Amino acid sequence: MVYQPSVVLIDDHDLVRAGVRAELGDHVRVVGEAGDVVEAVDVVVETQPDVVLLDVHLPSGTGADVIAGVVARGHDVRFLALSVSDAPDDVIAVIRAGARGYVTKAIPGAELVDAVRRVAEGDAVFSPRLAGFVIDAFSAAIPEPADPELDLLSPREQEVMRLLARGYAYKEIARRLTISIKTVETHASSVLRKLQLSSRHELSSWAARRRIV
Amino acid sequence: MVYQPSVVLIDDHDLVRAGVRAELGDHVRVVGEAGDVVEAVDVVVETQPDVVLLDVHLPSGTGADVIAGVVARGHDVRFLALSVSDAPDDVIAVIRAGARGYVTKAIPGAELVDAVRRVAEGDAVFSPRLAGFVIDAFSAAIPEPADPELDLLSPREQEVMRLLARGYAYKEIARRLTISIKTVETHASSVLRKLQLSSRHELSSWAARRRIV
DNA sequence: CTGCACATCAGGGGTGACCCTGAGCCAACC
DNA sequence: GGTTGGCTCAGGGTCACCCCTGATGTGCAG
Repeated sequence: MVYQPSVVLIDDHDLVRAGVRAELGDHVRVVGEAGDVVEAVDVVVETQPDVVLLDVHLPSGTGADVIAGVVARGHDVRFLALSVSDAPDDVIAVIRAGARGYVTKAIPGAELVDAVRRVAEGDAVFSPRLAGFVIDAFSAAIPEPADPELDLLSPREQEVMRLLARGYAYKEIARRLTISIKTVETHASSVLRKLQLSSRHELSSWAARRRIV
Repeated sequence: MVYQPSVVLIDDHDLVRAGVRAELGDHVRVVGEAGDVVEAVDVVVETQPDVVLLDVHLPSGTGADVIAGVVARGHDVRFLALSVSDAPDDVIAVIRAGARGYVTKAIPGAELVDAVRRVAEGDAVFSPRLAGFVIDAFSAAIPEPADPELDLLSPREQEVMRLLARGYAYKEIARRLTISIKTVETHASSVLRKLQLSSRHELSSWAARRRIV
């Protein structure tokens, strides 16, 4: 208990805030509270806490709105979402907005203290029921560097390549670029030859891996 | 200290294992140790610990190999990667393999205990330097619900559908399933009709959006 | 027993994808 | 002025894709 992170509580129910205060005990310093979006942004900006414990659903908006408001005021604060909901949509919204973690209100008091301290230190914390979800999403995201092979293609070939990768038929590509089908075929052949691919299907996955489409 | 999770340590350096043991103190029960991949898989399978503290780089392979080995033996154990590296590639590989968290060896002892306990409870835990990275990847990932339309397809049709979505030619699908091309055509037609799609390209993007491939 | 769904295969036909050769036009460069 | 490279188009060919009809055998539920 040498270190007490400062915390602001955002929740529209006084009883919930009181409960959280009680659970947190003297392990953290509660330096502010708020019950709606506008009030919350003000309190957070004024007090600059180490962590904001943030309810996802507020009467005047969402937790994501609060984060957006604080960011818009030019401040960088760590948010830990605290909600009864474990719906993916809620999680996504508030994490996208910038929250560093998400725990449900079913969390035991001691773990909530841990979670707050970890977020204060920069960790990402997720409730067990969400951990698998987060990991799945993480696994699905793929990092990909630059693409020097794209320079092999002439500008027109790159246009055709993008449309090919999206699955457009030659006829449709010809219509969009107002050229003849035969010209599209020529470009398509060049693209496949230069990229050393053998079909538009390979091109599709090639482009998908490179996030070109 | 009422609850002591059982832990197996995997690291090729005896000194590191000794250091981790000392840091963990009596907060956990260390029920096994290993220094290479084969040994590690055996120890984990035998001892069935709550958490495996897993070095990412081993002389005979990687941490991901250990996880793959344990999974291949039909066991489900929670892994927490513990490494000097914070390189994205290392993180991705071991998380993809199934680790529930990743912390660097710079972590203080008390936090390592916390991390182990959280992972034992099902949480996902990440070091501060990786938290931002994880959240970025999470934000980039797209949420997608269930797929009731898949029940429209018979088992065989679903097999064909998956191969079609990956871009395999009819001939290749026939070879893999050891059936005739004509049968593949029949299934493919049924799939497209039932899913109300008109080409394998639409099927590809349909399947990609649903994370089926 | 009788449908019914499923899986398997065949023939035939229309369209798309891909390749090759060949060709004209234009701008840039040596 | 000749050469080079990009963009445009054409003819002709092979193979893949997709649809239709029709057929056989199996297993399962009414």
